[in-house]
Amino acid sequence: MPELPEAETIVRDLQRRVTGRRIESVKVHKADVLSRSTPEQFRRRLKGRRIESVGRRAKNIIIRLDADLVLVINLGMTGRTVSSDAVRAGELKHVAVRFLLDDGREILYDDARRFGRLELFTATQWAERDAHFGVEPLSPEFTAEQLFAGLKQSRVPVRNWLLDQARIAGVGNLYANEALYRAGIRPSRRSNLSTRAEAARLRDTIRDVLSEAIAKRGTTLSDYRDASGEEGGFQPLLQVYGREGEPCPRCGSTIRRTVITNRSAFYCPKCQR
DNA sequence: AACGCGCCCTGTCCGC
DNA sequence: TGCGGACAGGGCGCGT
Repeated sequence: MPELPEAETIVRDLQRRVTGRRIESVKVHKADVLSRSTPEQFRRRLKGRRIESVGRRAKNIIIRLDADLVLVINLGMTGRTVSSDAVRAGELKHVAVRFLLDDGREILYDDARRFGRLELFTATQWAERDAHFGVEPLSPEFTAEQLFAGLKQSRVPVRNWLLDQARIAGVGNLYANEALYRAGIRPSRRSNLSTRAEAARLRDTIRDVLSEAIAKRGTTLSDYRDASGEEGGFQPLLQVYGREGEPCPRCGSTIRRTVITNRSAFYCPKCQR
């Protein structure tokens, strides 16, 4: 995405901007972003609902409504969820869904590639789905020992392991690469070959890089915007992602790019073994 | 049953 | 200037 820090930034904006508002009506312009629902069903179930809270699970934005409804937004690669009062007219070129609020503003869902999905659940249905996601990396439940135990059980490249949302919720390719760089672990390394000390370092670097990215309001490579339409500020702090051919900040070696199961991985050949 | 792969779709950039 | 190919932060369904 939009990975965990970007979703979290949007959630914090939305909490402030739309909690307590009522959805007066919904317009669906691109039906293929709706998951398991026709535009008619989607509109009907949301009309008149009050926004009780906004939260995050993995890379998903969780909007809890009255009448036992939960609206879940996954931004895919290019999804944006913004408040209409924060964007200039014409700035959004691919608006897929608009939610008109009772104060006259709109929540706009815009998505150039339409990989994102909006899905409505009952609270019970969402609880079931929620249980399929792995541990939240910023929660106290995410421990070095648990990470080590998980890594031991798999032979996939550790970069791939980190991308599995059922193992760790919210880490995507960008932050996986950054965390592995900081931990000194090569992305291609088989997960089960990590030592206990490496797992402990990786646990810390995952938390550090996600926390720092949240503090900077996310990373904008091209499409990402927060709910106010602003770009993130973490991109100058990326140490390897997108920096093929540049010197390693630590040792000066040339950063390499390689492809692991159809996705780029960036690493320093000297600092990461 | 864990894992890799292809695919969904559009925009942008780069080399020729 | 145009064109083809590679590439992009994600996730699902399928086959092995």
